Amino acid sequence: MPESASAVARKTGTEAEELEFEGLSGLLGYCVRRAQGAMHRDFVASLSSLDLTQKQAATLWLIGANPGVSQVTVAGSLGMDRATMMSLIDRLEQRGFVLRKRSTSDRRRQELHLTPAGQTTLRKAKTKIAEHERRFTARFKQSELAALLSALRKVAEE
Amino acid sequence: MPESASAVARKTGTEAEELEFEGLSGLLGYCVRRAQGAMHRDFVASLSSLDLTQKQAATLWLIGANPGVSQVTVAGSLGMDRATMMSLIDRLEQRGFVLRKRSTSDRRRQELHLTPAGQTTLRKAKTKIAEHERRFTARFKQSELAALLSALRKVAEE
DNA sequence: TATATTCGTTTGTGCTACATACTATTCGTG
DNA sequence: CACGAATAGTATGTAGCACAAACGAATATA
Repeated sequence: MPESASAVARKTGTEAEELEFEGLSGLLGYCVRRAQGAMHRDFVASLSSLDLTQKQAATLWLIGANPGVSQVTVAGSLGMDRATMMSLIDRLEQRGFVLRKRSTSDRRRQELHLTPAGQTTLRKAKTKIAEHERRFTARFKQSELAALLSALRKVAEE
Repeated sequence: MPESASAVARKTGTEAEELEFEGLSGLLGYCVRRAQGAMHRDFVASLSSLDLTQKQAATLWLIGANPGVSQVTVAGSLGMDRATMMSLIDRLEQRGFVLRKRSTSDRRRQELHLTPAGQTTLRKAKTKIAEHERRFTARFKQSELAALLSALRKVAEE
């Protein structure tokens, strides 16, 4: 239970309680979840001034790169379901970052576009995200990082 | 008909939309989040018969391996805060899996123990988790997996 | 044309995170 | 020893996210 257990124990003031993990810390799922938690916390802290979550930022990113994209396409590309994407877009629209425009060629669709405010926010976010990324990727050599990304993509295959 | 868990997966498969990612998919944080999402969905599906989340299972696991452990210690070891751990323990206690016992040596503490029902559930969960793990770890050679786990622990360092 | 599917939407439930504040208890230091 | 600081648990409130189920409108397909 070396790794993060001691770090957290230090954070709570109590020194390592010598917990028995019985293999839990050797599970891939456990390690992925811990890594995601660590990056998520740093992400939220990094973008606190912009008040964006990971998914909100990723959504702005994709809309910015694909103006007119539909909600389901963004949802599918990010591994989310459309109901969740709905409320996410609702919030981004409410904050004036995104516009919904009914498609003329397929009137079921909502075409998504960034407002100027959304573009500005996305640009600022990209800067913050780059710094956030650097804090973690700096821990690896380039070849290690490439292997890590490749492995994570293999895990994410569904 | 709306099939159970594969709704998201099918949507991803349906996507011949060729989205422009503009570097998003090259970000470590994005890959970690996607990997976590994929494993989380499979975990929930795998343990649907037991109705346990990742954190609930991990909590049962740690209590089972460390009878009498305190709430903050479990929370710290799993990277959660104590308020969240409270409601998590509340639920496990309500379902008859966990017992709180005031410590005699430090009366601030609640010592956590598994009930027989909790032990049974944990045993079943470990079997399901092993199968779930195998579905993902089977994608890697042993050396690749070791490198992946090592890298993820490095990411999780805080 | 009849049927199935897709997209957006709404509603509801549940888990998680985090902040804040409060009590009871224990610890550390003067 | 006393007192303030720290700790453990608790309660409350806000928020984001996941997922299920259902619906109407539009479109695709047989």
